[in-house]
Amino acid sequence: MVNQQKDTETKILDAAKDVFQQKGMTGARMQEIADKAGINKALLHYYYRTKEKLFEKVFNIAFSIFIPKMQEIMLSEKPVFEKIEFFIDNYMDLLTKHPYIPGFVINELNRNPQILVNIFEKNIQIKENKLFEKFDAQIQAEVQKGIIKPIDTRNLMTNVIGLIVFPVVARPIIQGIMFDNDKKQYDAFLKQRKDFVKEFIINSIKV
Amino acid sequence: MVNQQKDTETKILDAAKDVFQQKGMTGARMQEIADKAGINKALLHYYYRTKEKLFEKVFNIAFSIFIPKMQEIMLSEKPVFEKIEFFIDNYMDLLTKHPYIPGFVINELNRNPQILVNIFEKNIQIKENKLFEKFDAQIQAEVQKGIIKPIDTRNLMTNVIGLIVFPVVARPIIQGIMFDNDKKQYDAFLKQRKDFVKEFIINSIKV
DNA sequence: ATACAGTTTAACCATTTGGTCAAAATTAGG
DNA sequence: CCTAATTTTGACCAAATGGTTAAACTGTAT
Repeated sequence: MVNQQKDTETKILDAAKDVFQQKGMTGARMQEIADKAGINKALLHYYYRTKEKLFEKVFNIAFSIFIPKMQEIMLSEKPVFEKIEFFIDNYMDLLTKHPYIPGFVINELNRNPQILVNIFEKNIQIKENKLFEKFDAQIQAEVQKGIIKPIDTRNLMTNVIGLIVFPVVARPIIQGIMFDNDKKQYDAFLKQRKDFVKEFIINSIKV
Repeated sequence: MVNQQKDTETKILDAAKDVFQQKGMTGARMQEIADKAGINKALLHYYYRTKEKLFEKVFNIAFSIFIPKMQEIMLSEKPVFEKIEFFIDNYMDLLTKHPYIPGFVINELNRNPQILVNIFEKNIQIKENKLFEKFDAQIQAEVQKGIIKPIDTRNLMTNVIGLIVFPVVARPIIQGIMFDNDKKQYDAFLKQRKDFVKEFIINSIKV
């Protein structure tokens, strides 16, 4: 029955996503995934032959969630300031929905950087798009026009992404040290950071 | 022989540090640590009773490496701009020496946030010092004096630390996407970032 | 009804893994 | 030297873990 199949596969992926993202590849247990999906452990291996294959699927899905929007925004026709503001808005919202993905991706990539190569092979689009080159050209053009200060594009991108991602990835430590481990307070902190980060970046690069 | 003992303990801790920081608590294997230390696995349990205890030791040492300098700088008598520049210089240097620690700490803290509580209990100094309150007072005083723009201290601290730590933690992905996986180029990138980040932050908050 | 393909399960298996233990080796002290 | 304490090791163990298999179940088409 094709409907039941789809349903089982989805249940597995949902459960796998939870467990892998919380415990990582090495900490995840196939039994726990099966339990959380409400199925027999053998069924996991029926749909995804090995732990590695299941992990790969979960990782690719997680990784993909953050790519399309980035391409859309960076390749749009907006001026740089608008792009940055749009980027911050969209990604902070996305992070609210998927707060575990960045830590998960970063951690697994540190464990095995090779994963990235596989992703590039399967999704040439990312590299082939010349995403960086086009954005860089726009930045330098606006520098030339005197709209923004001279700046290295890679440094700017690292800053924008870092200021967005870091407080989510390092949440336990920042929340623990600066917010007395108050979850609600930290959620509010993340929310107000949207405008703060926008201003912080624009302030720094505007002429 | 008390000297041999010290030596064995050091060899164990060195090996454990390498393995734990690269593979994490769940990915590390006691056998691998023993091999790397050049000793029998049973000897690990002779010195540190369990994997958990050994991990705890390694984690605490790693965590401690980044604390003293932070306290020293933040509680010093310099004006804010100088503190920030000093902070960036010192921590980027520290990160060059210990590039794996932040990812390790962040990852393990995501796995088990409880670890922080234990650290606070054993090292009350960190919380008791009113480190944050004092720094906040200085910031707001300089805001009042018109030296820096009005700014929330927690946001500022998050930015400073994030801009320093993020490119190290997310190295595999940034290096892979923006630097064609060229290690040397990325090392150069990190080096030149020191001054870039300083300028970026000062630019943004100066009146 | 029957046969057939796809799905699900319980029971198993081999290996890995953290941990133990008793004996051997080494060291320190009288 | 000899003895007692400390350190180190090889052999071993029980539990956990990823993975397999054969049988049972389910829905469907003939």
